[in-house]
Amino acid sequence: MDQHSFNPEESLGYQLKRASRTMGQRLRQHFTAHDLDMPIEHWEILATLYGHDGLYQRELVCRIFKDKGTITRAVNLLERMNIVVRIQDEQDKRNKRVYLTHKGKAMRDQLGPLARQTIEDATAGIPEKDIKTCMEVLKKIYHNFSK
Amino acid sequence: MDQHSFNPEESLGYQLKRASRTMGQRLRQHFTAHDLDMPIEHWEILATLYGHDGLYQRELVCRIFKDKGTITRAVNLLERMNIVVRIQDEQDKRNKRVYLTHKGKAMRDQLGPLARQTIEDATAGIPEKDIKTCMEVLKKIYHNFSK
DNA sequence: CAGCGTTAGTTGCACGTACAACCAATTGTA
DNA sequence: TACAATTGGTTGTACGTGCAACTAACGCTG
Repeated sequence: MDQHSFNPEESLGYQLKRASRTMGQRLRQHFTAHDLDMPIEHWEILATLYGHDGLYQRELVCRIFKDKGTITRAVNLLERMNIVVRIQDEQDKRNKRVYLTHKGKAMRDQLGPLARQTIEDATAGIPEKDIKTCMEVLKKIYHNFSK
Repeated sequence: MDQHSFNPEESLGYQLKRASRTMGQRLRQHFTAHDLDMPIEHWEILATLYGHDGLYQRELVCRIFKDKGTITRAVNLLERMNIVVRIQDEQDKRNKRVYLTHKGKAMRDQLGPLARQTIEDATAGIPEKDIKTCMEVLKKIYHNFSK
């Protein structure tokens, strides 16, 4: 690709961002359509905790790839809504674990299916094999950058 | 995938967002490493204009998939920095075209190679064929949602 | 133990973001 | 022509975001 034929809309970066953004928008729509006040930013944290409840806050930071200040504030909000609780570690008082409350766990039955539905909508009509390849490439891209 | 085996970090949405985010972060690093004060948000607009100079502002909105208010503010900043100019349409005074200035065009020689380099870094060691498949899937995902 | 560096988390700040309300110009329709 | 509906763009607001400065707790080394 030379200097002059550069077409940003055919670039990997553009495609990536576009797909990611529209998928997030659609998930948000699904939530609000079901009267769930659940911004994507909160969902990212909840989904991570559904996989591993009781993570240290710093682990949330590396899994979600946002600034630690951003995570602090998001957890503040979720805590205020009684969806998660922070528990300070006894051995090392710098650490704080984040746990789902009963309410937080219960929300999984509502949120999970909508998330799965969104992924199904996204991948409709795309061969399973291609999805797999795509996911592998996405992982590889991430790993290429994290070294 | 049933309710209990749900692993968010293996989900398409997670992979997408992670790859997109880390790629943006790396591009930003490349810019700052070359003493370029160019946030990704501005680069998105510039890159779009490098493909099609003189787009209507509303066309920038649909190509970049952000809110029109967000685009208004971003173009304000670029205009203040003498990188683009807004020109009102004579026939239909609601429309405004956005043009690159001489300075804006000149920046392409610096920014373009860094963007290409970032994509090369991202795709290092990945077979060309798989990249192609991935791009096709990303496009399809977008189109699945835009209907 | 004292002091230095490191780490987890919080906070201040500037700016990006979506959403909604708004304004001005245009179009459609009676 | 008059008036409603639509469209492109701007602005207000609330909140997300990265960065940097900060605090508290821990570990290391003298």
